[in-house]
Amino acid sequence: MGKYGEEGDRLIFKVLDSGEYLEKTLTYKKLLDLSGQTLHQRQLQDKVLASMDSKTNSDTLNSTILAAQGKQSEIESQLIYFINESLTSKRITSEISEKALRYDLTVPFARYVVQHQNEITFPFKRFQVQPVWRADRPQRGRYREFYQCDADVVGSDSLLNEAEFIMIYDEALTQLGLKDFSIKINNRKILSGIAQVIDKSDNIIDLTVAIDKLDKIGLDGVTKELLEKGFTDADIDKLKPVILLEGNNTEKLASLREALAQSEIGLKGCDEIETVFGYIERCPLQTAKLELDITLARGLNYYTGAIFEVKTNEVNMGSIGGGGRYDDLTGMFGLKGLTGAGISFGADRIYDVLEELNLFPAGSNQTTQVLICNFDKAGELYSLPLLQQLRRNNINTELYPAGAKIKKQMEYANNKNIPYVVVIGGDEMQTGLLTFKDMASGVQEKLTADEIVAKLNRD
RNA sequence: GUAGGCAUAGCUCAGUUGGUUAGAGCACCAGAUUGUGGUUCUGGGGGUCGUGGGUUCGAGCCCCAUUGCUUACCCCA
Repeated sequence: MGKYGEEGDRLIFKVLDSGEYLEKTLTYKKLLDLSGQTLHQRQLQDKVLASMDSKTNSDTLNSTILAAQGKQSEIESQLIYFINESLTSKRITSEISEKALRYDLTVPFARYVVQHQNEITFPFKRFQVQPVWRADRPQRGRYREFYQCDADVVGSDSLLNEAEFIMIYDEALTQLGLKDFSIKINNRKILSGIAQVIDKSDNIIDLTVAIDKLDKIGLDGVTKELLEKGFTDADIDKLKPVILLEGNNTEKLASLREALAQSEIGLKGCDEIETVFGYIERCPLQTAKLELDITLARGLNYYTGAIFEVKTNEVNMGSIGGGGRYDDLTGMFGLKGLTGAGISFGADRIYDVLEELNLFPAGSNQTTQVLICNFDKAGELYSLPLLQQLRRNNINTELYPAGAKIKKQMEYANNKNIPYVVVIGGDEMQTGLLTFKDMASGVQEKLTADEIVAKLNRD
C-alpha cells in the first residue's frame, strides 16, 4: 500500500490480518510472487493439471476472489482472510465491510451452481485452477496464498465419479513425474458407523479428530486424547480393532464389516468403498497406491460419503490433494438435495515436491534463439524487417533496444543463454552481410539475412 | 490460537567481553578492450544494522516493546 498515490490507494482492497493492517510490507513471503523460471515451471505444471479438464470433459470456471462469509465451519473461519473494502464515500466513520478472500474453491463453486442452476445441465462437471487465501501461520508447505486445482461434479450420486477422481489423480500426478504416491480413501459413513457401534454418534468429531492423528501420536496418544474427551476405556477397547486395521484393502474391508455389523450406515459405507474398488480393478492405476485408511477424517464438516487424501511418499510434505463427496453442499445457499463430489490438487505443494525431486526439465525456460544487436537509430530501423523475417520463420528472436554498448548487449545474450547473436552496424548495413555469432563457440561469420534463416531452420 | 529461533549492502552471510570510519562473497557500475559475452585483472557505488524506546562515556552487540520472517504444534492443500 501507499505505492499508488492517493487516487490509486483509494481503490485498493485493504486486507485485515488478525485485525491489524498490513502496511509497509515490501515482500510478504508465503504470498505468491512468481517470476521467471518459477513462473514458467508453474505454467508447465498447470498445463498438465488443466489438461485433465479436456480429458474429463468438464467446464472451466473462474470465480470471484471475494467469498461470502459464514459458509465455512467455525474452525475454518479462523483461517479466513477478511477484507476491509476501502469505501470511496465521504463517511466520517469508515465501515468495515463483511467480505473475505475465498478460502477454497468448493464453496464458491456451490454458490455458482445455485446462482446458475437454471442454465446448468446436470450432472455438471467443472475444473478450476485459482488461488485461495488462508490467514494461517505459514510454514513449510503452508502458504497464505496458494493455488488449488479443483475438479468437481454436482448432480450425480454415482460412485463412478469417485472412481473417476481417483483416475484423475493417478493420471495427472503420473504425468507430472511423481513415482510413488498414495491415494487414501475413506468414507464418512464408515466413521458414522464406528461412532454408532460405541454409541457415541454425538462425539463423532472428537472421535475422528483423535483417530486422524494415529500415525503422528500413536495408539497411546489417541487413547489419551479420547479419554480427555470423555470416552471410556470400554469404548476404546471396542475401537481398537477398528483403528488398528491390518492387511490389504480386501482384508480391511472384511474386518470392518465384522466390526460394523450392527450399523446399517457403516455397512453402507463399506459397500460404497467396495464398489469404487471394483471400478478401479477394471482399469488399474498407473502409479498411485489406493489405500483404505479409516483414520482419514478431513473435511468432516460437509463430506458425507467418500473422503480422499493424496500423499507423496517421496518427500516429507503434507497432503498434496484432498476431496470427497458432499450430499448437500448447495444447501447453505438455498438449493437442497443436490449431491456433489470433488477433489482438489494443492498446486503449490505439488510444485514444491516437483522442485525438490528435480522433476522440472533443465533449461526449459530458454526460449529466445537469436538476439539482434544494433548501435543506433539506423540499425534499429534496419533490424526491424529482419526481426519480422526471423519470427515468421518460427525463430524466436529478440531485438535489443539500440543505445547500449555492444558489450552490454552481448552480456545480455550471455546471461539469458541466447545461443546466437546478429550484430548490425554500419558495415553490415552497407554490405547486407550481417555478423552472425555463435555464442557457445564464439565463432563469427558474415551471412545474409536469408542465409541466417536457412542456417537456423536447419537446426 | 500455542511454543521456539531469526532480522546487518540488491542476495547469502561474517561482525570477538559493549570500544576508532560496520566487513566478505555474489550481483551491479566503470576501466584494461572506442564493434564482442562467458575466463582474468583494476577501481567504484551502495547500510536510518527491521522499527521505537531504555541502560551506558560509548550499542550491530545488553534490556523492554513492536512489526516481519521462519520452524514445530492446532488445523489444513
